[in-house]
Amino acid sequence: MRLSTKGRYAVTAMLDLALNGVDGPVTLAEISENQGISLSYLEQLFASLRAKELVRGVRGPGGGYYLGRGADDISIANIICAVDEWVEFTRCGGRKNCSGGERCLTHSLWDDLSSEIFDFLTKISLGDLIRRGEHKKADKAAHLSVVNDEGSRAA
Amino acid sequence: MRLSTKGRYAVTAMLDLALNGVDGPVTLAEISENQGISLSYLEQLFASLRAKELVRGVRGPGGGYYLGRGADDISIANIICAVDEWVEFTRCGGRKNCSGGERCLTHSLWDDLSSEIFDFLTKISLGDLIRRGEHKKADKAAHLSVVNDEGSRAA
DNA sequence: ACATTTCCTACTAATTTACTTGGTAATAAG
DNA sequence: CTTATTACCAAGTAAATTAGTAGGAAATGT
Repeated sequence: MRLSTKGRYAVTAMLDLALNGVDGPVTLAEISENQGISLSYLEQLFASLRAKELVRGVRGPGGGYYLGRGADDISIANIICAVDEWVEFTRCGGRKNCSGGERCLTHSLWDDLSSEIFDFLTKISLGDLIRRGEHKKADKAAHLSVVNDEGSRAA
Repeated sequence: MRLSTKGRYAVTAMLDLALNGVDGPVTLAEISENQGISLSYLEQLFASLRAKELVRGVRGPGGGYYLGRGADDISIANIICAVDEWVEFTRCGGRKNCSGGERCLTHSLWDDLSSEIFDFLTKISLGDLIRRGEHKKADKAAHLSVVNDEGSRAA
């Protein structure tokens, strides 16, 4: 299991793409600008995303990236897997010399937990996230019309 | 959000501690042996775990570590937070110049997702994991009484 | 032809991970 | 009281990963 800042960048970029790519492709330069991620790092991430067909690139002027498929068909797990390898839990390689011992038990417990986290992230799609964001935006607007306060302004 | 191999080591070690610490403390040397983690790295991890009072150390011969509280009162999130800092999502620092823009929207979406993953891991305790493992062990034993085969004996 | 953009490779600085080394402090047992 | 055992502590380090730079080549719309 792996869920690093790299995965966060990828998810963030994909969200940006889903939000801004409704009419025409989005350039990496725009995402770089929007999200504060270096262009070349985005290129690396998008190479991975493209390999898993989560995005589709269009070259030339007016080009950029589209989502590879509908936002509802792209899970967070898909995105994180694409850039973070993931796949290899502990599993003891399935054969190491921890047959039956405590080591194998704890490893399989971690393995189960990993699978569960994976399932959890598989069930959340880009589309889900965006819709929730829209709700929240609406809620926030409703709140703002009543309570005109930022709320969080800690040091 | 952060969920790296470091967190995995910590969870694995805590599982080992919970499983073997039923009658008397467990030494880091034992955990090191069981789980294949270097002693000093365990010391580092346990320094963090102890700071959050997730474990309690006893010095001297016959000493070792106890869980800081019951296995049911220690969540996976507790453990990962202790060793991985976590806490700082993107949040734009709450003030950066992305007020209202796409950047802040995507960041807050990621933020929400992080919180959700956190909640998820908060609801799973060490005790939960162990009980699941016991179920699995029982299942396995039942199987073994029928199928008398190790299964995995690859090179 | 030209500007734009993806696409590709190699390199690098910074950070994190995992480990090593070399201790000190507490404490149970002889 | 000495000794072995253990937690505890700090500094340093090799390896891996993260994030970014640099310098292109290959498409492609204008």
